[in-house]
Amino acid sequence: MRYSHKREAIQEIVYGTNSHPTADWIFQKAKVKIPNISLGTVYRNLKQLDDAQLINTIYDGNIARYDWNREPHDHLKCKICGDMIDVQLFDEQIRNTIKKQYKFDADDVLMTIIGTCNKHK
Amino acid sequence: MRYSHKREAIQEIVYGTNSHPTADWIFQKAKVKIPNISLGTVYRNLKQLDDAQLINTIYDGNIARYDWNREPHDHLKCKICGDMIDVQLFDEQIRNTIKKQYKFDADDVLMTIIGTCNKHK
DNA sequence: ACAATAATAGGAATTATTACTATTTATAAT
DNA sequence: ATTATAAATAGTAATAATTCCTATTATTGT
Repeated sequence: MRYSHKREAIQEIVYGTNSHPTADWIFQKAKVKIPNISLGTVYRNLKQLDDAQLINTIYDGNIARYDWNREPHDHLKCKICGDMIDVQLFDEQIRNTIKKQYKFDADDVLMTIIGTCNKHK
Repeated sequence: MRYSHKREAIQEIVYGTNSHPTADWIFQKAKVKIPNISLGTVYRNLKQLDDAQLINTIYDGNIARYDWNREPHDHLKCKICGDMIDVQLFDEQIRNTIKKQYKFDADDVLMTIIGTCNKHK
């Protein structure tokens, strides 16, 4: 993967937030620094960064979000404000036990808890 | 919710498979019995059936799938053939413990294990 | 500096889904 | 049974997220 100024900027944006941003959010941020960047470039580079295991893609309903956090972890999703909060629900050992429990060669465990966060009470 | 012949047919299709079908798959099946049914009708009725808690909507990457199984359960997702297989990973008690573990008013726990199913070895 | 080729902008195309509107249909009241 | 009502529908347009395409630009090995 050849160096690119724009890919570096996109990676910095993802690494600079805990908000699990969407492609469009990243595009808006990127435009501030690089006015002529295009949305296609954002999508292409996010895919490359994911392929290179530098970021994670997570699916929230039917839109993609991007996460710098490559450690195994889970998400709390607030159904009111839409925020996604990182949590560590299981340690690695329990995670591996889950993987071995079925005749299934498991790579990853994706868990999301849907509910209401403490901003709304 | 007023009776409708088409909604009944759509519900029967979802209840008749374990394949977690997409809206388009359901539409194709429905057309065999009701040739003039439209895709909008399929989507509208799937939404109504979900609202009435007669079916579940699950998100697989960025497409919606529909599931007759309303019991709490999890999914194994095969990254090769795309199949989704129902599994019961935690009993209700453990599920509730997870919900109480964080300051978060939790409604639902969504878990998917990504990997390779036993058709590919 | 130059050649090879990856990366890009800008826009078209695609896919999944929702919205709109005139018509049809289920059903409740007469 | 006939009629009035509002929900359901077909068909199509619109939208949103994402991918694809092509001529141009930028990075990097020589």
